[in-house]
Amino acid sequence: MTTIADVARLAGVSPATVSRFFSGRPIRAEAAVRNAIDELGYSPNAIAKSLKSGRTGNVGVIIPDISDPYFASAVKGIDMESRERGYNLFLCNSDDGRERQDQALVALLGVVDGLILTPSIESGPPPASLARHACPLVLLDREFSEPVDCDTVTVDNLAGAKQAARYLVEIGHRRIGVISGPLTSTPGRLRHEGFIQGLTESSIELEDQNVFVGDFREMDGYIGMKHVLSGLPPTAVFVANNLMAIGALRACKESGLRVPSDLSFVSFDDLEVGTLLEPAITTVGRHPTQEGALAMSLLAQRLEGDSFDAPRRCVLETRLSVRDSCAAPSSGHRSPVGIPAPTA
Amino acid sequence: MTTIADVARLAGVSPATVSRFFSGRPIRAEAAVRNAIDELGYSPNAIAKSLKSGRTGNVGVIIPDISDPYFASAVKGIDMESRERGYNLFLCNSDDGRERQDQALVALLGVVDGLILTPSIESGPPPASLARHACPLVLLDREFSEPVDCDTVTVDNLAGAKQAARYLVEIGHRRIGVISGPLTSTPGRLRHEGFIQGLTESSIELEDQNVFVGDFREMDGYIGMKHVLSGLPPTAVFVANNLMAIGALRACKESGLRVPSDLSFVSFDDLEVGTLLEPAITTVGRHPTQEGALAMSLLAQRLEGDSFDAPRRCVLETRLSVRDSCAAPSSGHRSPVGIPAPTA
DNA sequence: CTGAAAGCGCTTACAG
DNA sequence: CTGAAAGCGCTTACAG
Repeated sequence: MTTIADVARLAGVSPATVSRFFSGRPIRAEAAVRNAIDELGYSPNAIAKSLKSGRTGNVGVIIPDISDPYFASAVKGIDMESRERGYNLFLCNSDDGRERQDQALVALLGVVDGLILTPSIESGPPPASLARHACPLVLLDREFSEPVDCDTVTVDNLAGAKQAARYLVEIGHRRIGVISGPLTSTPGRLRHEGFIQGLTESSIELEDQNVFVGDFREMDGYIGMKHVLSGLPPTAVFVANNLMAIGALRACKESGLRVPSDLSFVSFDDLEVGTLLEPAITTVGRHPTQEGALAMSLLAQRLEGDSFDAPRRCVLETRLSVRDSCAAPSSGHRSPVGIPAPTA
Repeated sequence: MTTIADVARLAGVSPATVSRFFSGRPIRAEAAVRNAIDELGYSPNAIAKSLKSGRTGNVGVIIPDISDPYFASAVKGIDMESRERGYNLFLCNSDDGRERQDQALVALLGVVDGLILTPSIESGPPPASLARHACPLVLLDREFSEPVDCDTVTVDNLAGAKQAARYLVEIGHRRIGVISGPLTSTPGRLRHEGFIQGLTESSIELEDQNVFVGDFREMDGYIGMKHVLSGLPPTAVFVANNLMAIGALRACKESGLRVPSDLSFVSFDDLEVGTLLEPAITTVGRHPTQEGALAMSLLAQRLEGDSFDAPRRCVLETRLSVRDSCAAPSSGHRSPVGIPAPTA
């Protein structure tokens, strides 16, 4: 590998001059240096550069699962925003595991200026490596079990789930099921609680049989739905995220259950390809791309010096998108799609 | 930030000894060093480490689009395999742009030991930065316009597309449409050619009106299908990848076209959530996870010393998965799903 | 097993 | 504008 010294020698200048050339400052021997660089095929060693400068120009992102459409979109938002601000993005997958998350953290902390992190489900307290490095951090979508002194971007999970519950009640449902995410994660717990609160307002209780707590992955959506359907099936089900919704829909299909005539269906998070499905699914929607972009801009502000501000906690609104997967409870015929039936 | 020197001082040993402790070698003052590390909350600086050792333990991946289900799955395969081999994965998005790809390349080349790359569509020749660094490289899914001396993992795009064409012909279609990917990319071109070859075998020609060349993204699938439908619509359409298939299906739905009774539909790449769709889509399928894992294991072999072998070009088989989106061409009634009709 | 020393490739005050 | 020199934090032969 050729170094800055090789270039300097060939160009007849000092290494310092070559370095200055790369940092854009004017130098006298520009032509010679440029020639030497071309001839040797030289490009600067990023590692050596950042060892000295203390800056990498990179931002790290750690998320549980890239194939989760929510995270895919959020990353898209982060990516756009980081590009615009001149940062490079390094993405790592934690597979929602504490150990893998911490490994990624260690690897990234070395080579980035800042970090956006969605803590893994069994997060517990923030990893020690975070405290050691003075690396600006933004939490996205989830928080640690103990409060951390950093910026956060989440949605109002409680309100969103509550709204879903109210909607189902409003169109006449009483025997309702819920497939929740892990109660150890902030979104899992808050959506669960929010949904229950929404039912409690109307004095509706969930039967144990109709509650399933999953892990936010497709398989648990499938298992959860099978579980809920194994007893006296509810007339409506709320599924706490997109991946589990896919699994749950698969279970419905397999069981020959028609949505919404046999079962009304609401999920949290929009479904990719969701509008292609028959019926289109009613969801508690949010804007993953905007969440990601916001997280990145908060981080960028930290990186550019606002390090004395207090932590900012951004809680974005959700919105219930009523589509075609809910109807008034009725066993006989399929009720008009998307039109709330009068309350029973 | 605390350094190895701080730890050494506190433990009463030399920096070299602390360094040896971290590399797992036995040292006498182990207890003292361990205490010092804990007390100071020290963790080694990855950058400094790799500057000296020339090794990072990281592998970089550059793909066009994380939200493309194919790449999401491929990355999953890479990720699993890299974990198993003790590498950390840094993922970058090129957004299928040459410039962004090259930026990511430069950023990654500094901090990884090896690279897996899907060249952007308008790839052209391999970027200079690649040649400069002696960084092992594996190409995934696509190749550069000029051959590069490195390992490759692709699928047999030509054969796969040809098989799709034969199938459509076999079940009776004659007026057929195709929505292809960019002909500047290897998969785009080979699928296009393969499909045409498959038709030519039966002396079927594509009408210009029924050919659309898109960019592999959802929007162009939509536009392409609208285009194809704007003339005398074909009885069957082949769409060259998953994202465009989603867009194309959206266009069908919007146009009130029923699949397969009004239009038979085959796509390349399995669709995420595909089996949930009505009808389930017949596809030229492959195994993205396996492709990713293979790419990573080829790379790992290079990293572990097999640098004198000739480049290995792995071309994996595709498989036609017949589902419910194709039927014999008929305008009156819906023919039995999935059962090939006798050739006209 | 251990320490002093050189060096990985680059940058940056410091003099000029 | 430029060069000599020190140093970023760590590792690794080299002697002991």
